This record gives sequence, structure tokens and C-alpha cells, in this order.
Amino acid sequence: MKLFTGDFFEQDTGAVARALLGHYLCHETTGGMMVGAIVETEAYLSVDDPACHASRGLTERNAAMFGPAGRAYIYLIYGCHYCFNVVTGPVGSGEAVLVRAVEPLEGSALMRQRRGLACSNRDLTSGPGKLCQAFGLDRSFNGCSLHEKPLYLAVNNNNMAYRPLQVTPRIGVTTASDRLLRFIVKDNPFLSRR
DNA sequence: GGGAAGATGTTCT
DNA sequence: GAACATCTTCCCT
Repeated sequence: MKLFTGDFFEQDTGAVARALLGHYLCHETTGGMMVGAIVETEAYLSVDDPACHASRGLTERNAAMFGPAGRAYIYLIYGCHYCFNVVTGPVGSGEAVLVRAVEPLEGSALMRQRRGLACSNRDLTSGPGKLCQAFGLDRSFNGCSLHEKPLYLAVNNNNMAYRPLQVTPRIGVTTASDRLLRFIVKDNPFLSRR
């Protein structure tokens, strides 16, 4: 499996969010391997984007966003759910791509066990909080590299199977909600929303 | 199948 | 003390 290199994530954040669709998120744990195909992302920009955590400057919480591209930014939202982001752009830019949903390809039994629910495959990873729980991601992965095991992003040579794409406003944000920064695989059944 | 509301804790004002 | 890049349960149809 071929991994993405550093320069890929240093591109424009919107371009990275779009380009990641159809590629793989992989996590090798002691319990087993988990792989999902990315079907939904959102871009969070540094300028003119009040919805981005980095828009109010560097804090202890968002420090990972200001670090090198290709690392994870993971935080707790609503007191009970984690969100997984990929840091993008040049160092210090404070931009990232939120991975909102993946299609489970390998390790779905393990994902269901981590979720602790008798849910369908569609409910395993169809949302940022669900996906983090299924993949076993928490704040201990904040700032860790996505270029190496156990957590990494890998190239799907057949990613064009995940087409066509569609662009929509972002979900759940209360500011800048008119900006088209959500990228999805059109009509994929594993999206967080239609 | 769909809408409403509560849970929950960290961060920032 | 309010806001928050959400999920689940409960009740309705």
C-alpha cells in the first residue's frame, strides 16, 4: 500500500479535501487492521473562515493545526465526540481537512465492537464522531504523523471509482455556512447526510 | 423514516 | 457561563 508523501498535504486545503476522496484511511491496532475509503471531507481555512478553530489564533487546543502538514488534529466536541482532521498547507497556516465519513472496507467487525452498538455497516463510520469511535481515535493521536504506522493515509489506485463528486456547504457550522467547502462522493450510501 | 431534545466536558469570553 | 465542525434515544407517523 502506497502512502501519501508530505508535499501532498502542503497543497491548497480545498484541493487536498477534494483529492482525498476515494483514498484510504488505515489504522493498524493490536486488535486488527481497519481500512475505510474516504467519502466525505470538509476544508477549514485560515483566512476569512470564522468556522475554523485557528481563526482566533494559536491556542493550546488547536496547536496541531499550526504544525506541519500531514499530521492529525483531533479534538473533543460537545463533550462526548472526537473529530479527526488532517493538517494541511504550509507550517503556521492553521488549516486542516475534517474527515467526516468513510466507507468501511476492512475490519468492520472490530469497528462495530469499538462502537458498542448492534448497528448496520452504514452507521459504523457515517459521521465524524462515529468514525473516530469506530477507528479508536482519541486525543492521544493529536499531532501524530499520518505518514507511518499505526495511523496513515494510503493511495487507492482505483479512486476514480468514487465519482462523481459534489460540493456543498459545511455541516453543523453556524458561521460562514454559505461557503462551499464540503466535498462528497455523490450518492454514496456512507455519507453523514444526503 | 423523521424530527426533537438531552448528554457531556473542554475551551474561551 | 456560553458555545461547540455531534450522536443517540425517544416518540411520532
